Amino acid sequence: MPTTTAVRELPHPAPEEIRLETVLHALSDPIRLRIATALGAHGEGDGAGAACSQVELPVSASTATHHFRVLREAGVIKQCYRGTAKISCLRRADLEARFPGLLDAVLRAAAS
Amino acid sequence: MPTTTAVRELPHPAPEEIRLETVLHALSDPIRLRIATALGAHGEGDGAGAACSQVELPVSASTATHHFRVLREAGVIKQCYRGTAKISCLRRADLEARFPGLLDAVLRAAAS
DNA sequence: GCCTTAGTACGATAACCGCCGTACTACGAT
DNA sequence: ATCGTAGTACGGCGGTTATCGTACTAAGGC
Repeated sequence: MPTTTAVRELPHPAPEEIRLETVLHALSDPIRLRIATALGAHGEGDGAGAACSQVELPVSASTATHHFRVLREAGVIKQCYRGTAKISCLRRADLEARFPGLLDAVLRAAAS
Repeated sequence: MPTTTAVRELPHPAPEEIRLETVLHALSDPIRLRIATALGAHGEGDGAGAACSQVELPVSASTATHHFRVLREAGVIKQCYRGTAKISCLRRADLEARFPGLLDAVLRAAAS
């Protein structure tokens, strides 16, 4: 039997499904906030974003996976596979449309 | 012995002690977000603010106390006693100085 | 085919959090 | 002084979360 060729698409919430509490909770963790700010430094274009392993984190790989997933499921980041790497980038436009000014304010605050 | 006339002053973090993660965490709970938006509707002047009991919440009194305390310790609200009531109000100015645009963005997002 | 690199799924553990009820204190009114 | 109202402190319960290690899958290079 075919080993069901694992899903290469990742589930993301639709823009209108993004909930404020969930976003705030996702960003309230130091590790995840760090991920968000790191991704903020990278571009958001189609080819932009950073691989999980590019972002240096003081936790194990499996914990990092967990945090990236929380951010993705909250609608903060978008993830897609590119070869063996998984590229992540902020969903700036979606968040700006839904919660104007929020992400910018958080990133600016985190930078200080 | 005098029953040590209970402390009527409540501990608040200094403006520079307010941490972003803590604020985000405080606001990431539906009940607390509701409190914040309710207080946002009231003024912030010296005599303004609302008593805990003014904000209708779908939880018990002791749980409400807990949520107010989380908000206060995060630096989101200021609380002071007035008679038997405890008045709460947002620390708009302090938050604006420390994290410009953040509180407004959250309150505006919560309103929608 | 085999190895390396990147990331994941799973299970376990320990901490945290939200919630409650009960018993209590503080203040003001009667 | 007694009572009612407003809020608190404490302890407990149950669910969620952050963390890890281990074992695994996927893609690409040799």
